[in-house]
Amino acid sequence: MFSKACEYGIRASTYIALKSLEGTRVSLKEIAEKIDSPVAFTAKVLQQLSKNHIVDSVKGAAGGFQIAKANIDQVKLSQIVYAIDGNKVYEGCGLGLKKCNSNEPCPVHDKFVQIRADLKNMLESTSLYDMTVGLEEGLTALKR
Amino acid sequence: MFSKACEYGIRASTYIALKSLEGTRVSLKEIAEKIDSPVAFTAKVLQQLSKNHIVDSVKGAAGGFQIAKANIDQVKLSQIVYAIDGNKVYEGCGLGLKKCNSNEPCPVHDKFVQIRADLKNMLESTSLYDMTVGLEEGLTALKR
DNA sequence: TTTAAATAGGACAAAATTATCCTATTAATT
DNA sequence: AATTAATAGGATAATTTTGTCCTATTTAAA
Repeated sequence: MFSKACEYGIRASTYIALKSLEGTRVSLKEIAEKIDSPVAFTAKVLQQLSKNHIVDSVKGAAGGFQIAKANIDQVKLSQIVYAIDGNKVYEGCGLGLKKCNSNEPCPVHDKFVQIRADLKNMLESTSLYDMTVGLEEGLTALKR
Repeated sequence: MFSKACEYGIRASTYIALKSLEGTRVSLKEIAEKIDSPVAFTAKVLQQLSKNHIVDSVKGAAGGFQIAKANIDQVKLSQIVYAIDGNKVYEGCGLGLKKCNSNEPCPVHDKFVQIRADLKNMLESTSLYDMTVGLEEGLTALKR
């Protein structure tokens, strides 16, 4: 569904949100440990998210990543996915046709439109705050 | 959503079904032209589909690919996707966790389950025959 | 002011996916 | 029997994605 980069991005952002709610900034090292991802690759993903103002990064000792508390329920998964994978999740023909729309559809166009819409809707309606609910109680997890 | 191989596989199977309904066998060359796919790569995909008994292949002069008429409305997209991409479309955590299920879910497990179920349902309920309807009239297309 | 700990970013490497090429095999036709 | 047209399959190449490594920069703290 998503690229590895995007999966790491969502998990990393969620962990950062979780710790930011507690008021603490987290290092790349800690993030990678807690979400079980390759450190250097995760760094690239976080750079991308930082450039897109989805997470804040602070350089230097005691630096790390954080998200302003006020933004945690404003940032939606759709923004993370877009920042990393672009719009190919939303656009692009399910059968790979270069051009495919309601006027000139592939045989499954309408059916894919529906599923894509559901996915898009889910991503647009799920905030990082939503993602953190359940993590403290161990009901959900970011690694396993 | 799907791999390139899978996209070619669905388009190729659909074209073969279309021609098989007319009672004619089609060559790899013709298929690749009609679905706008790389010839040799499409050959690999068709080998895979042939091994999985989704299409019949006939070697030698006047050979080619076909699907028994009686099977055209029996073969579902889900079989093609499974033959090429395996079950990773259906299984596998949306966030890339190695283990993720209703007992030990990731934060979006339930939401993904729903979307995956819709996709799976669509693939399981769409036959190659369904795919061909609209192709003759030019309402839908396999290349563009 | 030096040191240490952190992110930024460029260069590179490994792995997976996509794509091509060549030879072998098969079968109809001449 | 030879030729021709087709798929099968192995080897290889190109591209993309994933992942690593090293140096530069920044900042807090000693």
